[in-house]
Amino acid sequence: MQAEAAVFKVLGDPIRLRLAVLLAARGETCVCVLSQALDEPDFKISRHLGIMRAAGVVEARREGTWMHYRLAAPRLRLEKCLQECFRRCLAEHRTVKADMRRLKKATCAA
Amino acid sequence: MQAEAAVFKVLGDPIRLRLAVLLAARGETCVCVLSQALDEPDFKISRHLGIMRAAGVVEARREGTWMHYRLAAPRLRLEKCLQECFRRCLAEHRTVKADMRRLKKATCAA
DNA sequence: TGCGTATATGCGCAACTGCGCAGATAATAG
DNA sequence: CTATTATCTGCGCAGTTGCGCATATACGCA
Repeated sequence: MQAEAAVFKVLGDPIRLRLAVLLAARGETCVCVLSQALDEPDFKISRHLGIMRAAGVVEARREGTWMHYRLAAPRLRLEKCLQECFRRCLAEHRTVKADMRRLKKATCAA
Repeated sequence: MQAEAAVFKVLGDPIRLRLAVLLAARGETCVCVLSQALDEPDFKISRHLGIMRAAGVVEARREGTWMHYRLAAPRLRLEKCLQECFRRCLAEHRTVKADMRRLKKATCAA
């Protein structure tokens, strides 16, 4: 149960929850775009992504200078369930929609 | 999004997650039974239930000396989704099954 | 009233969390 | 090599968390 609670704990922060929902909706995205989408400094986003990565919630892929993050494939049944929650219940959230709007305008030097 | 993250946060503790799953499976249950089910001291269970109640995740009903807790009716779409997760993904968990076994043997002075 | 049982809470402590800043690292281009 | 851009991380700080213990409250009963 530790493992399951740990997943909830990671998502129990607004920044990380927003990141998870964005990644669920959009798939792989780089830090600078996420940073613009959430309108938060990049080091803050990076640190939260690091926490999510250490918990196995997201995975990363390097492409040159850029790091692309995506939701990790579900390990627990719970995780599969939660990813559906993101898409079904949270994708329409006011905050997420605003994040999405900013994300679409985001300019990534790539 | 604060509200949604707060729900995850409350469930991000193994004791509270176990309580939530038990309440989802069993419905209304009193503190002393939950305390025996989780094999944890009653003051600890009581405190965690207090936290869950303050967050609106559970509701309580007094009946004489006993307090009966139950999951609150979902306020957010997310909460409905999560309650399904409890029943679908977590009810079969090893730890929860052990909790259930102890719960069945629990003797409540009531 | 006073006793007993069930539940809740104040306290102090150690551990953890999230933050911003500054600086480190990684990869690419020149 | 140096410079630039993107990302990560060490540090100190303030605020929060979960714990056990002891005590307080709430209720029922005599």
